[in-house]
Parts: sequence; structure tokens; C-alpha cells
Amino acid sequence: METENISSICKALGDPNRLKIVQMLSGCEKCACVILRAFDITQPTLSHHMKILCGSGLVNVRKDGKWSYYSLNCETLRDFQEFIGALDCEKNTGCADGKCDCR
Amino acid sequence: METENISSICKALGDPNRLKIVQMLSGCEKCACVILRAFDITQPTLSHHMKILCGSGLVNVRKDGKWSYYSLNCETLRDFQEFIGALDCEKNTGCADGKCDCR
DNA sequence: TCATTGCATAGATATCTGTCAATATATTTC
DNA sequence: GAAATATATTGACAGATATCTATGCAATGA
Repeated sequence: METENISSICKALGDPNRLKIVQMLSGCEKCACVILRAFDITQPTLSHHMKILCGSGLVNVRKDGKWSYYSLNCETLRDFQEFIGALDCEKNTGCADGKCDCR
Repeated sequence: METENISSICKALGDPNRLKIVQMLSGCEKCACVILRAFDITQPTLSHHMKILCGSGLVNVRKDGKWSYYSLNCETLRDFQEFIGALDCEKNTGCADGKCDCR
């Protein structure tokens, strides 16, 4: 996955409300009306946040009648998890022969 | 780790330049001057980005003479990786007995 | 068909953010 | 001490963002 896409996902999760929404969607598809009740924001604001989350690719929407059901996108989430999981906090493993001349 | 902290890290990584900086620091401590050369931004702008990255807790700074060496903070990174890794894209595992009434 | 409901869009606005030039500070070197 | 170097801070500004109210639209139900 491109750096730009990862950055876009991070940006989406950079808003506390959106991060909490993603937490709500972890392991559970939910309709907008249920999500809305969990937050102290207006319905248009939620709609705005969901649009950004969907735009990042991290969230899917499924329309059923007048309801919109949101869930996490497996492929995007896995790519994102892989990217974050690959980050290494060691200070010189990224350098050949343990000699870190990349400073 | 608190949701606010995770959100703060995501916000920091939401800027493409900052995400690339973190990628550069993965497995390798680097001084600001080296990072600067890799980007098409001015020195004050880099300083600003590094301050935000450090503020999120994801990046450490070590001063040595007139140089500043940056690296990823192991504890924060692990907490962040754990949080992201725990996200689940299944649609009803978060509900008791497989009955997802949380919609 | 008409009212209700769930959600999206449009427009407005206050705040936040990324960037730069100018400047300051601290360290090293001559 | 003066010059050079590495980094931080300040102030300004254009553009982005989160939020709201008002409104639109499609689906449902009486």
C-alpha cells in the first residue's frame, strides 16, 4: 500500500471521534443511527465523518432500505495493520552489518 | 493507552511528510540534518514536524552536541501497534453468541 | 398520498495546520 | 572572540477542517 494511502487512513483516525467510531465498528457492523446515539454531535457531522472514513478506504458502507450499515474494510485494515506492525523501534537494525551510517 | 493518545499518534502520522519521516526512523536513529536532506521542505518546517512527532510520544530525541538524533519510542510504538493490531474487521465477532444486536 | 424517518448535501464560520522567512540559541572550530 | 553550523522559535498567511443550521431526497408506513 502506498504511503499516501496509509497517511490518509492515519489522518482519518486522527480525529478522536472518528477513532472511537472505528473502535465501535471493530467486530461489529453498525448503522449510522446507532453510531450517532453514542456521540454528542449532530447527524450531518456524523455523516461528514463517515464520508472521510469511507474515503480513506478503512470503512465500508452497505445500504439497506433507508439505513446505512458501516463496517471495517478487511483488505484495507490488513494492509494498514501490516504497515504499522512492520515499524521497528530499534536504532540500527535498518543498517547493514549493524553499522548504522545512516545518521 | 488512551484513545486520545492513539488519536494523537494517528494525527501525527496523518501528514505524508511525517509518515515518511517515521518510515525513515524505522530501524534507524537519524539526525535532523540527514532527515532534512531527504525532503523538499525548509529546516523550520522539519523542526515543526519533529516537534509534533515527539509530542505524540512516538519519537524520541537525543541531543549530542549541536546535533539532534531522532528515533522511534519503543513503548509508544508497541502500544500503538497493539491497538491497531486489535482492530477486527469481522462484522459480528464483537457480539455475544454471534447474535449481533448492536446495530 | 402524505407524514415520518434516516441519511446526505450545501453553505457558513471559527479554528487548526503546514509552510515559509526572519531571527534566536547553542555548539563547535579557527 | 569571531565565524560557521545545527536546530529551535516567532510571526504571518493561505488553505484545510470540524462543526453547525438549513435543506434535500429517498424509503417507509399510516
